[in-house]
Amino acid sequence: MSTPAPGRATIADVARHAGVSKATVSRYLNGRHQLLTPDIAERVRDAIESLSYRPSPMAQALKHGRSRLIGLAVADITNPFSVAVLQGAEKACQEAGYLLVLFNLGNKPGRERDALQALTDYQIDGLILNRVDTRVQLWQSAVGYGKPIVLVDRAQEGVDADFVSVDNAAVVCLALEHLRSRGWDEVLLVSEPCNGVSSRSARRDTFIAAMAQQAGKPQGMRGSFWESTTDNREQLMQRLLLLREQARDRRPAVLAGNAVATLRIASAVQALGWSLGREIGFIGIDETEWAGLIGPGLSTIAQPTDALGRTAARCLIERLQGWSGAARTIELPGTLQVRGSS
Amino acid sequence: MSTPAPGRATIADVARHAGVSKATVSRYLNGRHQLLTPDIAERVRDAIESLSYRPSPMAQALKHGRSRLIGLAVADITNPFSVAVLQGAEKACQEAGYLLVLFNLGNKPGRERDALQALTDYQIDGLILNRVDTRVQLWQSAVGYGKPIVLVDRAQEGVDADFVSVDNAAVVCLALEHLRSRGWDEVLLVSEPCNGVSSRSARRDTFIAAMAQQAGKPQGMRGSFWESTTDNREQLMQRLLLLREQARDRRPAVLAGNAVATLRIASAVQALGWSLGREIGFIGIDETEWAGLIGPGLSTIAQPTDALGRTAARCLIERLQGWSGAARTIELPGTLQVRGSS
DNA sequence: TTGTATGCGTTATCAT
DNA sequence: ATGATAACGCATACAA
Repeated sequence: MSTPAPGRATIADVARHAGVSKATVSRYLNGRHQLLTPDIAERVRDAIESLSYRPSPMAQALKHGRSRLIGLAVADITNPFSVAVLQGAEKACQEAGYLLVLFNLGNKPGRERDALQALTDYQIDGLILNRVDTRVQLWQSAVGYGKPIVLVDRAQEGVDADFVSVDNAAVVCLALEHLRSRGWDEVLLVSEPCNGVSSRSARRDTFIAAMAQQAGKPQGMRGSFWESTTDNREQLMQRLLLLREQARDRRPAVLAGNAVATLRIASAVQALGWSLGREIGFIGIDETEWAGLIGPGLSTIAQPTDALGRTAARCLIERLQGWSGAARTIELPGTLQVRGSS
Repeated sequence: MSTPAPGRATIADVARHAGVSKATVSRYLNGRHQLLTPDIAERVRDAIESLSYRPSPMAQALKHGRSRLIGLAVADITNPFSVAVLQGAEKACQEAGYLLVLFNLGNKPGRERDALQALTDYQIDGLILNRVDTRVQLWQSAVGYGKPIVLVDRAQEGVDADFVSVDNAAVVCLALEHLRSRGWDEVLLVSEPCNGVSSRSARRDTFIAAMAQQAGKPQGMRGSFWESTTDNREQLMQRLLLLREQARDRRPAVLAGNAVATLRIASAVQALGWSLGREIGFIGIDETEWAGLIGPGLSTIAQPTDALGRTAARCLIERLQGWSGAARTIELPGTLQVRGSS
């Protein structure tokens, strides 16, 4: 029970091998090459080389509290958006020499506390957090212990943390302008339940505001909002039928709030025997690899997922490296991808 | 630079608070409750409670070499299959009190060595590994240092490690039997390049063997094989045209080796203006959330992804808990999902 | 049954 | 410029 990593050289081995003290080796490793006699430096370098020594992050962590581990807590790993962000974050971490510890919250608010707890136990340096429900209080251990946190996609009021997200207002406007330009003027926004998820409510709110503004205009669009859940597929179909009836001389279209909603809508439309872009127009937030293959192709607004992940990681790493400015809000633009459905 | 986690209680704090020694607290924590005087035990419990003390996994790791961290190195996080497996693994780890450290190899064999290196540096207890290329030698540091490894989806000859995967032979047979039963008798297997990926070659080999066997029969099927890459989309279309011509009085179908191939095939078929299940039959390995929404619905064979991840994690955890039997090979069955395309 | 002392691999604070 | 030594938080061999 004594040799944690059998065969692994320690700093003491290197010191002995080079005929110097541990302190010297440590200094060499910490970039103070210049302050060492060239002769000694060389001997240390050789010893490190020939023993293929690598410092133990664990021991370092114990010593000065920095583990070079970054935590990523994601609301639901099932969601392609989460994975896309994860991808970008992992890349940035890797580049900066950090390891990524993953925690899936499975959409259960209760798990959030456990996750943060576990992460602080491990002396994780900082956190990229995709909150499950921004209404419940952010568990204070992490931020309380002074670990930096950056929020992704879902903002949290009253928390002093960086926030990176797509520009939801712009995304919704982009979608609506596109629909209008193509003559779709009766639009239904289908979203997953807002339930304190800030990105969803942001999209809903700007949608409603935009529609209110349209109400004044001569050829203005008309809009309505609908929350879709796992088990109200039937009602969604009803809602679509209704939308088409109410449209009268208007052209009905649906705007999906995210990829999950897109899936549900596509499924309902299929069940109705309709074709997207024909009986009903469509555009969805979130680009996917399969968007082009459904029906006539699904128009989408792509989130810059990779950039979101990278940016989040970079923000965090900046702070870990000592930068301490005020909390930033970074909003990246989405990109319109026009296909047959609109 | 002294307080790693300001405000966090240490075992010494608990000891002081309870008026006992650190050793006693440590014993209490390590399940030796019974050997303690009830009185003392209670005082320790109270102290832990009121200080909300939690042991530091880092310090423990440094002491006895076990970090309660499990590494997951995945060939390509972009692949939905990887993510699905990841999901299962994360769940199992979470349940067993392990944290998951993620490493994306991005399909670059070179990164594999870096990943294993990083993981051993961190004294990660064990590894779930989805190799990029099983032809190149498995970097020995991890296995050499006695860390257990379990291989997922991609086997490695000559390595003493557990291996968990879907039963590829059975999956291919299942697909072929289904196609035959529906009268599709000229089938093309479209796969990503095998390139030393054992699961792909396994599928190809059993396909070829099955076809060879069919060659003898009266109403036997006929088969061919094609490797699809990112940039031979044109050729794929040619190949499909050719397939249909050659079929003559036969009914042509294509079998996708995985979800990536499915995407490429669907795209090519769309570009040809064909409809799956009409001009050409289709079944694909890997179930996806969008399979039902493309054309008439894509028939698939679902891999038990969640079980694969969980099983892999469980195997690893078993070994971490001391079990040391011979290396196991666990093959789970796939499930046929029939839709319109076949 | 409990306490004391030592070491895990580092880094930092003293001396030298 | 370099070396001895004391922590970091925990677990254990040994002593009591």
